[in-house]
Amino acid sequence: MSDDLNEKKAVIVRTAVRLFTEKGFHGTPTSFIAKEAGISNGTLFHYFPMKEDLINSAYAMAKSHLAAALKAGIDRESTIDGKARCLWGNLIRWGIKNPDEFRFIEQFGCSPYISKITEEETMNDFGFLEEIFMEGMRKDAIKKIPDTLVVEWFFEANSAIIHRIIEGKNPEKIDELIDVSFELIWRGMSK
Amino acid sequence: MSDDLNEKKAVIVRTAVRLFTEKGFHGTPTSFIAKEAGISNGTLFHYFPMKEDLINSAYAMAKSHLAAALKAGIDRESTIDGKARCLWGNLIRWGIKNPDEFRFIEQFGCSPYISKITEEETMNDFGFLEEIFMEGMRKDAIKKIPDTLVVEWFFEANSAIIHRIIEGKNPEKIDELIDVSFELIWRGMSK
Amino acid sequence: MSDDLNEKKAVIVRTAVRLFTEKGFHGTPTSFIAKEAGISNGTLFHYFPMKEDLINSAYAMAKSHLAAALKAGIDRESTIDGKARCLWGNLIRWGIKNPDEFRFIEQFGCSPYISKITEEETMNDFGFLEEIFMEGMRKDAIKKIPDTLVVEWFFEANSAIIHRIIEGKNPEKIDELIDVSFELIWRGMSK
Amino acid sequence: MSDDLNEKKAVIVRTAVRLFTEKGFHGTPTSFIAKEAGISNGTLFHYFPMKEDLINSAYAMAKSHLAAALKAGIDRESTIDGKARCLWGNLIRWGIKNPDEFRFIEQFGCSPYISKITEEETMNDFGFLEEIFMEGMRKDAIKKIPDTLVVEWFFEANSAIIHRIIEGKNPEKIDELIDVSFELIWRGMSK
DNA sequence: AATGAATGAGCATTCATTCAT
DNA sequence: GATGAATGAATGCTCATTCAT
Repeated sequence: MSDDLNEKKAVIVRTAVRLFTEKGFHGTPTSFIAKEAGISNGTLFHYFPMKEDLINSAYAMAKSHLAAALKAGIDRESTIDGKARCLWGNLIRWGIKNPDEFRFIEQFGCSPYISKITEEETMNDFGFLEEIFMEGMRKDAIKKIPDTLVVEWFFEANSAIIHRIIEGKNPEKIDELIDVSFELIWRGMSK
Repeated sequence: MSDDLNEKKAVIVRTAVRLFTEKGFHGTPTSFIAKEAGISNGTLFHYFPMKEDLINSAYAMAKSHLAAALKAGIDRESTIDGKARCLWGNLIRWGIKNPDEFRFIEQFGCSPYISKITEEETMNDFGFLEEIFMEGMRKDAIKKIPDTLVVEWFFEANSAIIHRIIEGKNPEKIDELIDVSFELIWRGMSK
Repeated sequence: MSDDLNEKKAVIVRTAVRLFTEKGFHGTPTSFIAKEAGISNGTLFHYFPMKEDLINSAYAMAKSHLAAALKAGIDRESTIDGKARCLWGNLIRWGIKNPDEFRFIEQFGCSPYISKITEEETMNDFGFLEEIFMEGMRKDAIKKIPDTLVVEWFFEANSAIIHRIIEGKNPEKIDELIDVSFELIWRGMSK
Repeated sequence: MSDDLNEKKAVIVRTAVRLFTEKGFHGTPTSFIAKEAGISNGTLFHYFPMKEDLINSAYAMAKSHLAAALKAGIDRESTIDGKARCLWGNLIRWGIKNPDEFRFIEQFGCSPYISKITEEETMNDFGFLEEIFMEGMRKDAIKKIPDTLVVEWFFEANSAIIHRIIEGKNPEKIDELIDVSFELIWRGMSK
């Protein structure tokens, strides 16, 4: 029962992610989300009393999916270089498989509709990233770059690659592109 | 007279850039744009018969400002390395000075409200960029990277820096940050 | 429940008939129709998504009321003369009792807002009229007059009478006026 | 100069007649009338300070044209029968030649936008009609029909014919239709 | 819990009218 | 006189939200 409930909420949120990404927050009526999710207008407000609740839930969901994908297969014993390469590939492959969530995070990461609380909660999932890069700096494997810049740099560059693939510019040769681009970013960052 | 007219249109567009960036397209009522621009609601529609016309004009304006800023001080005789360094700095400094236009381009570059025509028209201004990087590849100064990826890569990385500064993370030390980051990107890209 | 729903739609349509007749289609704001019908503006659009839907529904309703009124008491066995006299009286009495619907049909019968579909659907109800007059011609009781002209002639003349009474020129003596006018039209048409 | 002025006003009024007829009063923006008349928006308001002035002028013009057309060729010495036949033909031919003005009068004859004053002024032109029919009744050539009904009856029947022709149902055979229809109406009315 | 009718504030857009040039 | 930019009230329509069933 609780599962059904959660599943119903999940369907709504998934639908919202897709539609917000396609048409924007104000461009997507709640009635349309309800219709696409196969429920009634009233039911949507039963689960999410305000439209903003929806976008916050959507954001939290997408971010936690992203965090889980990033962590996959990271070997604690591996070198910094190995970890970074793994992250780089994880991120690109996740973005390609989940373009709606990827774009959603990009678009709404700075949105005023995402509450501070949601923002902070989701941040917790990403602490491990900073640790990895800090460790790299300590071990002199990565250049000393002002505190959080490393992470942002890594992610923005990564996004450039995902965009290309999502927009269909290099649909084949994905693995090759992952490797080539990793060399690009890594040669710049590493010592 | 013609100047007054153009100036009035310009005021409206500038206001729209700011508000669209802050609140989004659907989140910004035309009535609010008019009020902020100091004109009546009817006048706005006198100049821009549809709300979409406004966003297209805004996009065209921002892009042409950007193009002009990029070109400034590029020395034809300079090396690729010199040109790239100049572009890098131009871009960051322009973004910092014009955060509204910078964010506007980021947000609405992929927007369905920007018409194909506007998109194409604005693209013409940026041809010189590809030429610079192509020349770099021909002269073996830059790695051979799939066609347009170089430009996107360069820009996305640049954006990461602008974001930091706009969001106030490294407000001082801007020139230092420009240099440091250029090394990061360029060591990766150059041979 | 279904009755309530239909009743609500009916109230709206009746109100629209009256107001469109008084002030015209463009002269009647939907907000005013809603207020007069005792509902909110939004509710009106819940039932009639476009203003044009309202006028089409109104037209269909008025026409079907008219058709029903016309048929009342027509005796299949009666002579042409008897049938025509009955129609003549039915029409005038209906027009007097339902001046809003009568005027509405007159004003909007040729309106561009009435869709072809509505026009065709309502026409089906009036087939029996042509049959009556055609039968009259076959039986040599009515002059041979170019096809549909008979019906139009009969109706336009009838309207002249209704107008007089509605506008208060001969409020008493209605039955007398019906008889007198029938002689006028019938002596011209019949052989 | 005065002629130019009158001609300019006349152009505006003629344009208004056409557009009001096609799209209705509220359906025709003054700006559109101005454009079609080849003048600026402001100029229209110079000549007709309010939109209602335009419709009143248009009504007065159309009615005076109609009155003039009706009178043409009426022989004072002719019999009632001859005069009626002449009127009947004059009216139909005028309606066919000036469908815009004809429809305009039909549509706006009962409009609330036509002021009492305009209505009364135009009425003066039509006094001769009543005289003709009254004379007919006195001479026992026409049935005694309640006062003004005769005129209305005559006109409404006439309109039925004009409509048919304007709408293209009997485009040829116009003279024949005039004769046939006159017999229809006259046999009913005359003694 | 689920539905969908009802609400009314809000928005893009239109248009009669004014007025500076 | 002529122009057309400027105005702002008004209008068709949308949509988040409520609530009776």
